[in-house]
Amino acid sequence: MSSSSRHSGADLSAAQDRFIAAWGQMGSTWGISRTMAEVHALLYILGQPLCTDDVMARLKISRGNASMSLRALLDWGVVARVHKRGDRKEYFAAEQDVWALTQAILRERVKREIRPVLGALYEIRELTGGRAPSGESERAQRLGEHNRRVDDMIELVRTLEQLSAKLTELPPDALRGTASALQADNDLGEER
Amino acid sequence: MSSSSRHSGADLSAAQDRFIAAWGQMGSTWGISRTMAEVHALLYILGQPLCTDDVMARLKISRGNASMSLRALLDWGVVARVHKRGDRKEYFAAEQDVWALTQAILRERVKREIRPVLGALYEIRELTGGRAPSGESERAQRLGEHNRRVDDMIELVRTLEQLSAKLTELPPDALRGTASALQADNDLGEER
DNA sequence: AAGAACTTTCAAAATGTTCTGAAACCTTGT
DNA sequence: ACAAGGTTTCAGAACATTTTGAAAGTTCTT
Repeated sequence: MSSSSRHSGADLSAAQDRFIAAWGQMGSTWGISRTMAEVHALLYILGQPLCTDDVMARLKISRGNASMSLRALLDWGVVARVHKRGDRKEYFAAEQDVWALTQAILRERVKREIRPVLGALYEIRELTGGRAPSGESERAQRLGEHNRRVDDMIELVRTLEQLSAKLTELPPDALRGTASALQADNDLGEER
Repeated sequence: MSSSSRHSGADLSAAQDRFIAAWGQMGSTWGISRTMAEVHALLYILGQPLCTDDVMARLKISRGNASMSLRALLDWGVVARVHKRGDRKEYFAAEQDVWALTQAILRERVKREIRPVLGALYEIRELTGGRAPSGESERAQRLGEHNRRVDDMIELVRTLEQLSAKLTELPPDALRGTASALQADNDLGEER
């Protein structure tokens, strides 16, 4: 019995649907709307460009929703426009390299979430002065501790930002290398 | 003019409020409810244990909400119960080490989000067979590509999980070290 | 420049999430 | 065992997000 004969044509389609559902679920626990994640999953798992109508039909969503989701995915840089000769429709294709994908997502999340928070933290820090308080009064004491806490948080967020910057600047291949190293390292650890 | 004299008592309180608001904002872009993030921010920035009524009063939220949020924070392991002698109330204190905090959050998110997705991906992978298809037909071809995509995604998610495991197992001090190294490295890069 | 093909926008409706407040439930001291 | 003090639960209200579908906008072709 050949390996492929064990699977009917329905299997592929079913697997695609499950993949889309799983990815949609995942997305919704991350600030990405379920539909947007599903559209991305669809484009990724099919591996071929689709037009708005294809997406609408397969996911059973409205034209407006499909349009919005595709546009957002373009903004995130995880989906690209594709033009087909002799066809006026626009087609959309998902990034197929999962590491490049991860970098794009990371980059976007840093830009949207880390940066603004860091800005707010700096402003907050300035409210209570740039230097350690001089006095030894209880109030000076408390002010000092407060500033220490804000500074700690700033350091943390800055570090996360820098870590992300490092990761997003690396070529995707480098990340793949890191991944295997991590993998090997971990396997070793478990055998001990 | 001394440094501390430039700041009235109102400054500290205002800075605390702004910190709480910023943290709440941040939390809501991450699947954590705004109130839960605010309660955490309050306990962190005050640096002293508070009881349910204190939290209700300062954040102007209902008893039910305060109770739910505190319980969730306990589940996440970022807030601890504190008992005061001669007082029957329970008090709650936030983890003050921001690295330990980060580890707790990472651990919990992996448990809640990465694990289930990985499980789903394995199931999906099994729908289309454990081995590469033998034939060269178009269908076999497509099945092969589909499996490659699912496998890529599995590898990615596994790597993320392992990376997180590494980070959460390290003592917080080690992370602090990594952070400074990253910092120095980056500063160097910018001066070049 | 008119028409056809396609895309984007937007206000209203559907859906989903969070919050409240009162009642039920524990737990401890007398 | 009761009462006082404290915590949790939960159904409904308030709030926020997402989706729809139709209208307006854009761009290409003839």
